[in-house]
Amino acid sequence: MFEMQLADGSRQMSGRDTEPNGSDPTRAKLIEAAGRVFAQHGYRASTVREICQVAGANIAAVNYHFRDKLGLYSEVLRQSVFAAQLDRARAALDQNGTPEERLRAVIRARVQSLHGSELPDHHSRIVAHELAAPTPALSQVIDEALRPLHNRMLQIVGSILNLPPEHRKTRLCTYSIIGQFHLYALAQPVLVQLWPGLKMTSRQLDEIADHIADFSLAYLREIGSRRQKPRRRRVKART
Amino acid sequence: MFEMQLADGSRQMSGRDTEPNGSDPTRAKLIEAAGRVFAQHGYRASTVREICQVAGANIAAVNYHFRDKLGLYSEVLRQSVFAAQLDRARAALDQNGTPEERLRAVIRARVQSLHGSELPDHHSRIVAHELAAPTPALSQVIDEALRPLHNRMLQIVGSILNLPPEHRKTRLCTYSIIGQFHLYALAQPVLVQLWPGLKMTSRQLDEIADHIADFSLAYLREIGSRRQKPRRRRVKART
DNA sequence: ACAAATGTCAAACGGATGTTTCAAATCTAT
DNA sequence: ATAGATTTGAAACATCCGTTTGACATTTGT
Repeated sequence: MFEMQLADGSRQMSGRDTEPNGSDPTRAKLIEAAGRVFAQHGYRASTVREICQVAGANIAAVNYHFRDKLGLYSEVLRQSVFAAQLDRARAALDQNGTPEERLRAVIRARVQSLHGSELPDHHSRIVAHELAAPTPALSQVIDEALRPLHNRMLQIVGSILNLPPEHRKTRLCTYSIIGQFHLYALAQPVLVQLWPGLKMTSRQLDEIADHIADFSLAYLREIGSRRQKPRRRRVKART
Repeated sequence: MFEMQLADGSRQMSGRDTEPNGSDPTRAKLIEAAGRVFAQHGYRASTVREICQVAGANIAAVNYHFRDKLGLYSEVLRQSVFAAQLDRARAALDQNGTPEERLRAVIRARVQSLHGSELPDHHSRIVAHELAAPTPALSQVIDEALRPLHNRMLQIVGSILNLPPEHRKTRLCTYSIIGQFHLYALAQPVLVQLWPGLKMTSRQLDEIADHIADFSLAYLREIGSRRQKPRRRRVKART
């Protein structure tokens, strides 16, 4: 039952864990197993018995290391959302370059995170379950992990549009961009069945990312350049 | 684990009694209530007790009219997907007018289906659950309900792009459009928390639909007009 | 070395779940 | 109206759920 050693070479990221947690094998194994099970069935449909069986741990381990099932799920959700995809996106947003270059970089980072490098796409599937049936943990994750990234993206899109980040148009455009690459993460099985030629290879993902950037920049540039000439135009920035 | 047999082994009322009676057949009430409950919690997390309570029926009614919980779910999924907003989208696609007008109409139909002020949005939420945890029933629904609509949309987008419907660019653009309004259907709670000013009123949904159309048409027109000048059409349509 | 703290284990608890049972109620046709 | 089929009802069934318990094993501090 122990053939399931940690596949990823890296240690568990000890985030802001207040407990002395140098090496806690069963705790880490529980998180890893729970990530797989929760991604497959969602929170409610997943059972702690299956998680513990996958992790090779006792049933009481969940209630010992975490408070209860929801505590384990919160930890998994936090680690999933904070994981690779967002780090890359954050790096892309912080790099130097024109706003257009940075936007293109963050789109590529998010698209490549679908199948790019690491662990199976636990993150996307867990998020998909959260969107379908939100749990109390979602709200906190949004504020802690998603909102900072989202604000940076609003800033970049606003700078291309020549509009403040809080402007309605800026927000709508940002959602238009996010919606495009999130479709590939959330509706992947449907897209593949509708378009069997859609293999999620790294090369095709690059093509997709470039398309999304071109598709979006067509409108952003149009509005941005139109607003650059001091034509009479109202800046009604209702948030 | 999820053997979904669509064979209807449930009992049926005798032949000619199935006409719209207008009364309260418990079977219809069960489907209506189940649509609401399944949309809220998903298949696994929904309980037949809650469904029957909402429907005002006895617990045994589910196993009598449908074979079991899964039989009820299959019926709900089928009716839910084939119903409501897809009819509108289909009507919008079939209407007369320029391709751009028809594209704008279908976008508005899909966006307005989110909340409007009418029937609850069973369809999107059930689909969201299906995307998070696909069942064998999803595949059939894609082919029967989604693909015809999708093909019509490919045709319209292709005609604006001046490209064949099967072209890669046409498919990518269509997915870009679909992704935009599907984000509002799938990620609604996240969007609202990130942008508290986003109330899904009918007026705001119109604004969103117009934005998505403008956002998309900027690129479609650019490519379409660019391809119209050089008359050579290279039809490299790798599907 | 030893006692306290920490982690693991099998078993069981109360409750919720889908499903079944079978009697009573309702409808249908003669 | 009566016999038969159809539909409903309350209760119980077996199983699974998350969680708790208390004994046992292991690590840690002194």
